[in-house]
Amino acid sequence: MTSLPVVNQPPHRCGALVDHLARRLRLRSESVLAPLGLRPRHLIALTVLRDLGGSSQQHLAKTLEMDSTNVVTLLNELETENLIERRRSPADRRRHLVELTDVGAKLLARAEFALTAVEDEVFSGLSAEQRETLYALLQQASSKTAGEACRESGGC
Amino acid sequence: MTSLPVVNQPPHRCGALVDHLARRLRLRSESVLAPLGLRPRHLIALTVLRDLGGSSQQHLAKTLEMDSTNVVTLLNELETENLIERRRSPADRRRHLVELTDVGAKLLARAEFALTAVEDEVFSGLSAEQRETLYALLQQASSKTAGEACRESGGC
DNA sequence: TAGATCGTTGGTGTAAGACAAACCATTGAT
DNA sequence: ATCAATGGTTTGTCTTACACCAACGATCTA
Repeated sequence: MTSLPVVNQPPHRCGALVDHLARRLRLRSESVLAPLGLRPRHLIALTVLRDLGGSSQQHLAKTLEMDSTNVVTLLNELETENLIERRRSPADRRRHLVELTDVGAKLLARAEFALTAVEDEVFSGLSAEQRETLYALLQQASSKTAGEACRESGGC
Repeated sequence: MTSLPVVNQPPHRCGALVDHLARRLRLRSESVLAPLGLRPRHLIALTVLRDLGGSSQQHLAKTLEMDSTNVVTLLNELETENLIERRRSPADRRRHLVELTDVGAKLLARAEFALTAVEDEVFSGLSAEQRETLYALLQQASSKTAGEACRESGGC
């Protein structure tokens, strides 16, 4: 057997790196988000909701991979702040369709703007172009899996 | 003022995306890591130690952005399993130099191998090449900031 | 010698989040 | 019409990861 090309080295694992970066981002985000009355988990939920353009709660739970009872309390918090809206699905009145309100969308935008400095700092090792690439990859990775959660729950 | 090119759209924020992906990875990793006696935080610490090739504890605390007292307990856990080693710095005998042991390096390698399936699943939306790009970007982002922590603490 | 620094121990408090049980409204199948 | 299954909700318990504080010994530096 002739020796193979460069291939056989162990593939790189992103897990720990992602975790590590997430921590750095989260720590800084907390203080920036606090004045807006948000916590990191709120931001994740709002972001996912925006990207999904609305969702049933069960679908949301699957996407966030959170226990559904905890999703309820998370959404309660967001709803009392008028950031999201629960409407009954006309097709199946047991379902709640969750959507961003205008207030929620605007607050999310403000939050993201406020996070500029944080990301500039944490991603200071990357050029603007590299950051854009990173964003695209992350988006692609998470929307793929979101799509699967979607199919599973028959949602969307 | 003539209108500017494509530029002025709000830049994308990776924070929530990173957080979200980190969660997905962490949830799955826990069950894979458990049989090896590891938790996600252990993996992060081991990974950072490998990438740094050893470090003082204070420097490690800065890199991980963890409270130093919590770093102590984390290292205690790793040390009782013989995964890391604390040696006194000859230059400053107050300092502990922390390094991976052979056992630790091997376990880390085994852990990463065991995580293959997890990453394959979570990153199923990306091609092998894209995953490699992602890894490179993450590595670059986190090593840059690690370098800053290093300078701050006069370490390395 | 005095004061700062590194690591360590022990203790407290908070928040995320998993999990379980019981409930209502609604659906869909028989 | 009945009954099981489903989506959401409430409540309550338990664990874990942390941050934070105070005090200490060893060591370095001035």
